[in-house]
Amino acid sequence: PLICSKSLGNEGGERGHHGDEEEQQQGAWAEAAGGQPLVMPEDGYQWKKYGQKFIKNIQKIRSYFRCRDKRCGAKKKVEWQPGDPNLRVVYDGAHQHGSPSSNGGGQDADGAANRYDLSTQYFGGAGAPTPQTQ
DNA sequence: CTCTTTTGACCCCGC
DNA sequence: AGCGGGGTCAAAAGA
Repeated sequence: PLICSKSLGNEGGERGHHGDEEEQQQGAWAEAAGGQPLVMPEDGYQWKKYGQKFIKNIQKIRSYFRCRDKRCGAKKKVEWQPGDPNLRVVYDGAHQHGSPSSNGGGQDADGAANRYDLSTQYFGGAGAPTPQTQ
């Protein structure tokens, strides 16, 4: 039962090859969600995906996002189970330029960005997969 | 041309 | 100190 030694064995190497091309990222997400209309939890900030890995320890896909601003030490981790519409978002660090609103980039209003804290919040309903839209 | 996203490899941290 | 797993970075393609 040797599963991994490097790169866990599957990583993101699993490409979508079921014949249909996805136009946007959401399509790929639906693939991992089992066809569920997963949406990216827009928190008001812009994030840049810098990595994705399947955590075999918990059997979940984890995506790593970072703030687009270099002066921003804030990081975001999103993990979801293959076949589950709900995902968990973990915020790490804090923004140094503030403006979590969909303003257009954020000028200067630090402090408000720290509202995310370092807690793990569930989207879609933690332990209660009962979205009003479905 | 620049920015963003995707995948594999490598490095670092924790045990 | 070594191994395992997680996390990060880098290169290429697409928009």
